[in-house]
Amino acid sequence: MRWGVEQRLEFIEFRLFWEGSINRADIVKFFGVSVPQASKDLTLYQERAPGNMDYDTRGKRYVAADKFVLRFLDPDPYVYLAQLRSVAEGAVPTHDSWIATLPNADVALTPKRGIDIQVLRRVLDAVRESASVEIFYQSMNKVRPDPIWRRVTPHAFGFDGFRWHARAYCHLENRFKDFLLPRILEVRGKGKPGAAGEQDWLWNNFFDVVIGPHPDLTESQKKVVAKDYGLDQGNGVLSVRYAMLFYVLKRLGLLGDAAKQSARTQHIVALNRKETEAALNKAELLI
Amino acid sequence: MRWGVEQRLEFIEFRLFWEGSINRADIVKFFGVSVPQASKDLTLYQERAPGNMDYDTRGKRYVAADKFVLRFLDPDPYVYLAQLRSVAEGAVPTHDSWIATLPNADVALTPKRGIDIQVLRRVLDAVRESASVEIFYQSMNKVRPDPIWRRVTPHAFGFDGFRWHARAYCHLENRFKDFLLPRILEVRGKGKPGAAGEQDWLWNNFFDVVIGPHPDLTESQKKVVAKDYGLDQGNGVLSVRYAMLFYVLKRLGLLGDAAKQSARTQHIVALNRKETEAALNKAELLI
DNA sequence: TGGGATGCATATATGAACTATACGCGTTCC
DNA sequence: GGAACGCGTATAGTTCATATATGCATCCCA
Repeated sequence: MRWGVEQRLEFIEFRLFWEGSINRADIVKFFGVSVPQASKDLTLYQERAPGNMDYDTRGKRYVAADKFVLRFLDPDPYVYLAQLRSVAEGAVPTHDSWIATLPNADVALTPKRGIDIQVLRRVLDAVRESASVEIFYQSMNKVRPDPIWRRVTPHAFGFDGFRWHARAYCHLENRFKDFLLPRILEVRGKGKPGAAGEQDWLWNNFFDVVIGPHPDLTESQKKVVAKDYGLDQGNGVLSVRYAMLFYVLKRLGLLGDAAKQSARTQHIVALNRKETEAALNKAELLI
Repeated sequence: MRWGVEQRLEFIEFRLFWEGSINRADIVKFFGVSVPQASKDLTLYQERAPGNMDYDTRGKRYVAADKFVLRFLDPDPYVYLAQLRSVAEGAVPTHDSWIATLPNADVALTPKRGIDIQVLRRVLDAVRESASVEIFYQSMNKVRPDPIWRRVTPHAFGFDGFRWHARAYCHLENRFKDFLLPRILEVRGKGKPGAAGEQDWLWNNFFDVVIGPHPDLTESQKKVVAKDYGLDQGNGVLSVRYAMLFYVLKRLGLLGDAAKQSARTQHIVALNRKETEAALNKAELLI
């Protein structure tokens, strides 16, 4: 079956399953095909996925049957939720999304804009070619208040839930560091690489954060939290790159002593807190 | 131009622009078209976007020209980064993504799994139809350690960066609340709605959090932070739904007194802290 | 230095997919 | 009861895509 047809069948299934109904007009509008072709697609879908839809003469739409078997899509709620988030964040324009009736949705923090498109291209290119580049970087360093040109060899990207950074070897300081993409103002001068990504110990090695429910919670609350975080036996292990440890701990509220926080807002604590702090220090030192 | 052709041209442009090169084989693999058809597509792309690519006989690939003008894609770095994140989070399988050579990438915290697909469908259905449903919900309430059936009228969805919840009117407590989707174990009994979404004051009204750089930063550091957060004149306003205020403050590290935190890890503070706390109390009370 | 391999472009004939147009049917709604 | 709407389908014609084959250029390697 051709790719275009397959896409339309997936679309039909998506609309039926997640939005409850579909129309010829929906297909015509989204794919720009003719009305008869949309009819054929619906007929074809019925052949391939019998029993999934019934025609509702009242609403003049096909509606999803009670017993619905997915034939073209993954049975995964995140197929839908990932799209919803992308649209809510403004990363995908509404008309590109398969969701027709967008439910009211809000995202706590949308990723920060402000990355220069040419900067990203050049950094990607350097990563791909294992080359170094000069970047005009604005750091938070007290000694260097103004942006300076520095040569780096980037090898990976990190996202802390809010901002993107490039993981790179810094030729100036002779070590691997994170460089926030929005703070790279310009890129020039592709050249020979410094250290390769395999040398980046903090990136390639993982530390296990052992987490468990906050001690002030009741037994039943602890059980709920355990389920929330996918812990069994009351605690669980989060395997995190040293290079990402700071961001993960910050987002989980585990940077300080979580047990001192109110259990009402902070549901989990690090059970290996001492080791975690040591690991964090290690990461910060090497950064 | 037909939808399928348009998609392939977009694909060609995406690969050229973000990955530097493209092949006939790439098109054949992704879309399942024949080799001559892929040739035609490449020729067509050259007609529509002249000067964007050159053939590299060495690599046997078309490579992006130095002067590249986007004709089919938005000139937005998030076109690429949103895909990278989705793949890194596991929300999109690698072969569905347009990115061929996936750079090393890591995301600090991937959204928690554990939502039941039927639960999500039924809740979506209730939102769409403005109906109420009974949910078998596991709350953190000390009085109710076990999940109970309760009738709610959901009207919106919220994402705190880690978990999804439904915003709904609770018929049991006669007020609007958040219900974490993974804690809804079952859904049944669609029925008449309670209060509608328009009545949800906390959802429909916004509070302005005024943020500024941490006072302990140097002047030059403050400038950098200001740029990071898109503040001008040193401070900025974040308009947040009362219903989402808690999650936003938590993610920004503004739940307590941010000024007491180290400026090294906490870059911003709330300038209207008193009002923010009052707003938070208001939200919590009404929740 | 000359095959062999590879990837590109193109030609032709065939077939599949899609369009435009038209018509008839059933249901709903006024 | 008739207009309006959305559905399905039929026909003819067009566009798009395939299969197959050929030729060309470059690179690689013996």
